[in-house]
This record gives sequence, C-alpha cells and structure tokens, in this order.
Amino acid sequence: MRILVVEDEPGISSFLKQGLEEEAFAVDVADNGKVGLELALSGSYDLLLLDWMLPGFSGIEITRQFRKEFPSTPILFLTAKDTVDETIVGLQSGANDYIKKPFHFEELLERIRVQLRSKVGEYEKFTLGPIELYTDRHQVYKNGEEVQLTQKEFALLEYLLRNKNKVCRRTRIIESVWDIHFEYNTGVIDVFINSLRKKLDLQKDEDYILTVRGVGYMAKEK
Amino acid sequence: MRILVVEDEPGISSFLKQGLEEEAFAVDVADNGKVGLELALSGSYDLLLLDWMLPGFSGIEITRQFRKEFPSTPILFLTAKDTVDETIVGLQSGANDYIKKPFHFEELLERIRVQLRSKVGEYEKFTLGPIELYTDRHQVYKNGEEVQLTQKEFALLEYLLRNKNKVCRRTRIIESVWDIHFEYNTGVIDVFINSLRKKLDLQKDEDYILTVRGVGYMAKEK
DNA sequence: CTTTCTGCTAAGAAGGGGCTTAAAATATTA
DNA sequence: TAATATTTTAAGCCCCTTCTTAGCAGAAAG
Repeated sequence: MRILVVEDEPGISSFLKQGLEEEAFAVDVADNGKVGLELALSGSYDLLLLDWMLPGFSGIEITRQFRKEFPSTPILFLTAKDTVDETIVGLQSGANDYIKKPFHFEELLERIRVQLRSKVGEYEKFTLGPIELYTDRHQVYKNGEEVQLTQKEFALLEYLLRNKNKVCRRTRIIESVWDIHFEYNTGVIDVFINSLRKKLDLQKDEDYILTVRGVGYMAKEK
Repeated sequence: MRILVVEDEPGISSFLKQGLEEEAFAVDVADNGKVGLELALSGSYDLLLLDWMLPGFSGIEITRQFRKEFPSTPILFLTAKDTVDETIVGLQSGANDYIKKPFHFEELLERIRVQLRSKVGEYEKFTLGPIELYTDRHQVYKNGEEVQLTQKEFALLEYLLRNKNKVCRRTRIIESVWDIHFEYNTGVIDVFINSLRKKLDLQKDEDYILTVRGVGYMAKEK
C-alpha cells in the first residue's frame, strides 16, 4: 500500500513517514502543494494524507484536482485547529475523512485502515508459535506444513492473530469476522474455534488459542 | 465516564449500551429526540452519541439546543448513508465527529476515546502497588505476571481500583458490581474479596485491600 | 471475661458458559 | 439439477463460576 504524505513541517512529515513505514506502508513525502499534486496525479498511490495549510496549492485545490482524475482513492486531511469550517470545506471538496492535530498515531492508523479496508491488503504475515498465516495467499502453515482452512476459519484465525496477546471479546469477533453489528446470540464462534483447534492439531502443551471465560478468546504467544 | 445514546432502533441502542458498558462507560439510552434532549440538558454526561434520524427532535435540533448550554461536551453522530450533506450539516450545527452506519465497534470506540482524551487520560490502566489492571484488555498483573481472574473478580477489583483510597460501602459495591439495587443480605462480597486476596497472593505486609469493619472495603496505596 | 457482632474461610449447590457433535440450512461446484 | 463443501443451528454434556450456607475467629461492647 502506497501513501503520499503532503506536509510542509519536516518534523511531522518525518514522524509520519517513519511511523507508517513501520506499519509496512510505502511512503512518499512532498513538502509543498505543487509537488504534492504532481506526485498524486502520477496515480501510484492508494491513499493521500494532506496537511490542509500548505505552501503552493492548498489542500482544497489538491483535493479538487485529484478527484477529477481519481474518484475513488481515499483522501485524509489534517486540520490544524478545531475549526469546523476547514473540516466542512474539506469534506465538500471530496476528502473522505479528517483528523485534527495534534493526533495520536494509533488513531491515524485506524482511520487509514478504515479507508483502505475495501482495497486488498498487501502481503501480510502473522505468526503464533509454530503457526504462520499469510493474508495475501490465504494460506496457513503449522511447522511448515500447510493447513487447509475454510474462509470463515481463516478469517477468524486472522482476526485473532491481528489481535495477538489481547483478549478478543465475542461481540467484537462477531462484528469483525461475521459482520453482524447489532445483536448476537449464537454459538458459531465456539464451533469455529473448535474446528480451528482441531485442524491446527493443537496438543495439550500448545495452548495458543485460549478461551477467556465469559469474555471471549485470545491468541497467545508463550 | 457517562455517555448518552439517543437512538430509536432498539437493536442498535442495546448493542451500543452493552458494548460501551463492557468498556466501562456508564450508558443511558433515550429512544426519541424529546427525551434525549431532556436527559442531555440535565448535564450529567461526558459525551453524546446521536442518531441523526430520530422521532421527536432531529439530531440537528438536539445539537443546537445542547450546544447553547454545554459548549464543550463532545457530540458524535451516526449517519445512515454516505451522504456528505448530512455530515456537513451535523458538523456545522456543533457536532464534533461523525461515523457512518454500519460501523465497526472498534472504530466507534476509537473516536469516542479521541473525544474524551482531553478529559481523561489515555487507555485505562489502574495500579495498586505491584498490581496493574487494564480495563480494555481485561487483564491483571502482579509484579508483571498475569493473574487469571474471573469476570466477577475482575469487576470487583476494577471497582475498588476506580475508587482507590476511598472506602467503598458494601451497598455501593453490590449495586455497581452485582447490579442489585434493593436491599441485600448476602456474603458474596466477602467471598470474592477472599478469592481476590488469594489469587493476588497478598502477603501480610501487602495490605492493599483493607477491610473497613461495619462499612466495606478499600483499595489503599501505601 | 463473656456476649454479641462482623468478617473470614471452606465446602457444596446451583447456574451458566463453553465444548462437542450431529443435523439442517446455505453456498459452491460440477 | 445433483453432488459436495461450508456455514449455521441446536442439544446434551461437563466443568467452571457464582452464590449460599455454616462454622469459626477475632473485634467491639457490656
């Protein structure tokens, strides 16, 4: 996933570049609107991250011009203050979301992920003890040997691994994996956890998928 | 942290209530705009979560009226469609952020946390001597080692830590942790205090959970 | 010192949650 | 359309959690 950051303050842009690269994004930086727009129009980005106050073209202008060519590429903009006006203009001119400075990096990440959720993720690999999971190839291995999982089994395992060492509540699991948002009273999760444990052939000492009674499940590294 | 949810669909509102309560928010629900506005104006909330399409007053009207009295309380609104217009009107009338339905609960939580971040600190972590408790992850540590607690044990410890250095009356504890609001004549609390002390392996010099004879208990930092 | 009260602790009963399995419903493939 | 695979529902079982109970120990009061 390629991201273009247009931001004139070197401190912020280098912070963003470094942080996003740690999350396995490819990041380019432009420090003014003119260069930013040129790069953006080259068409090789999956998401734009624009500072709103820029030398050269402003964020609005970049957004307007860019939208003509690329109607679906998400644009996220950074607003300096809590001014509603900026926000409104930004959304009207075609941006998808905004974030106020100062922001927490985790939040920025979450908003980027929301925007990219429709697009297919790049190559991602998760591990849990002897288990490896590749999101792109849709494959899972244990001790190097491939394990055949169905779609839902895979999705559930992926969710647990994305939240490794954190307790995953049943409600969250149902929401993220099954996309059921507003109610739940089913035992599906149990069934799929069961088949996961079976297919992964977890022995007694391999307690990688823990059940947290009354709460949910947790993929835990030893 | 108290949150008011104004939402007419019972499915959604109960889902929100449950989910937010799991994250340790106190949640009230109103199912129409009129009651919602009345409750909101009572002034005892830290954040409003408004559905935009409501019987009675609409989200806009609630926002406008509420803003006159409470200029700084964050308002988050839920929009049904991906219409920029609604969003713009919402932000113009004084809301702080919006989220599109259907949404992922994680994202909603993140946005709520952002709004409350100025009010309250980061993620919720409570400490008591060598004991650490993380509300979001549902985990407790003593001297860095995880301690396995059941739901009720966790809820009780969390309550005591939220009221650290304050005497907690038995009646309050029963109300908050067990949700029993009428009179009580049971020894449950004692039993759970006992198992907490055991599981936390408190030595004689580690008197962090004190008994206040005739009143209740207190988590006390030395 | 004795009595009375309150909290501590252990053991067991009651209840609920999760595991497992099989069968039904749904989706996919030939 | 039939055949197959996947997903979901449902039910019984077992075990963990929760709550009750009761005897005991120690504090407060007389």
